[in-house]
Amino acid sequence: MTGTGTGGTGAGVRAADEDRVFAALANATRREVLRLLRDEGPQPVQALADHFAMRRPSLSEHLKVLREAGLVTEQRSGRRRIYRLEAAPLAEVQDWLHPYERFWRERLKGLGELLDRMPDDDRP
Amino acid sequence: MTGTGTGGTGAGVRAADEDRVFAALANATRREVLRLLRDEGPQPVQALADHFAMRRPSLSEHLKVLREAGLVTEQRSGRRRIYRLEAAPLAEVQDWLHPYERFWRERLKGLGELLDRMPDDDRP
DNA sequence: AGAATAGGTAGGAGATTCCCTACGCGTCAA
DNA sequence: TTGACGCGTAGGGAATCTCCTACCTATTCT
Repeated sequence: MTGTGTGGTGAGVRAADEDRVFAALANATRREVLRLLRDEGPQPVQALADHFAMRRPSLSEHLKVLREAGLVTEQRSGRRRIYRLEAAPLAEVQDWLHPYERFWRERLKGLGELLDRMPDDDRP
Repeated sequence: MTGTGTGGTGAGVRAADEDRVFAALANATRREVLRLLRDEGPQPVQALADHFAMRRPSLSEHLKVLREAGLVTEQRSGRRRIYRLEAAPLAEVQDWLHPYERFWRERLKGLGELLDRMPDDDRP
C-alpha cells in the first residue's frame, strides 16, 4: 500500500520508509522478534513475550515500531492478536545493499587496492 | 580483524558487531556517507562534509560510528585523513537477510497464505 | 453478570542520539 | 617560527529510545 508509487511526494516517502525499516532493525529485541516469527510462524503477543526478559508492554511498543515499518502485521483472533512476519521491506534492504556487493567481493579476491581511485587532486 | 573467529567469547562478539553495524546503518547521514564513498571513492573529511548541512565535528562523530562498526577505515595523508569504504560488514547484513528471502519471494508469488503455519493450539 | 485473560496506551525515568560551540593537536606554508 | 588548515575531542542541550508501572478496553469463561 505504501508501495513504490503512492503518488505526489514520491521519493520522499520512500526515504522515510527506508529510514523506518533501518531504524526498526537497529534493535536486537526487534530483530529477535522477526527471527521468532520467521522460525516459529505467526504468534500472539504473549508467546513472543515469553522469549524476553522484558515486560509485555515494552514488547508491545517494539511490535508497534515493527508494524509502522511494515515488517509485521497483526491479525485479530478473538482477544488475541496474531503477529505475522512481513518480509517485503527486507527486500528493500537487500536492494539497498546490492550496489555495495561488488566492493566486498573485490576485497575477498584481494583486488581492492588496484581498483581504488585516488581523490585525484594531490598526493603527499 | 574483528572477524569471525577472534577466539574466546565467540558468538557474543559477533552479536555485538552485528549490533554496531545495524546501529550505524540506522542513520540517513551515515548511509549517505557510505554511498558517497562508494560512488566517488575514498575522500578526506572536508570533501564529505561539503555534502551535508551539518557542522564538520558532527560529521566527524558519524565517521567515528562508521569506523567502530568497521564500515570505513581512515588512512592518514599529511594533515588529512582519507576515508575509505569497507564493505565487509555489509556482507554480514546480507547473511542476516538471507533466511528471510524465501518469505518475500513467497509473497510475490502469492503463495504466502498456503505456507503459513497456524500456532497449532486453537483457532476461533 | 462478573472475573479472568490478552494486549494496547499513558506517563515518566534514565540512557542514548545527534546536533552544536569551543578548543587542542598535528601538518603545511610563509 | 608563526599562522592557517584539517580534523578530532570535550562538554552541553534538546530530542528520542527503551524500559518501567499503572491503567483501560475488548473478549472469553463460569
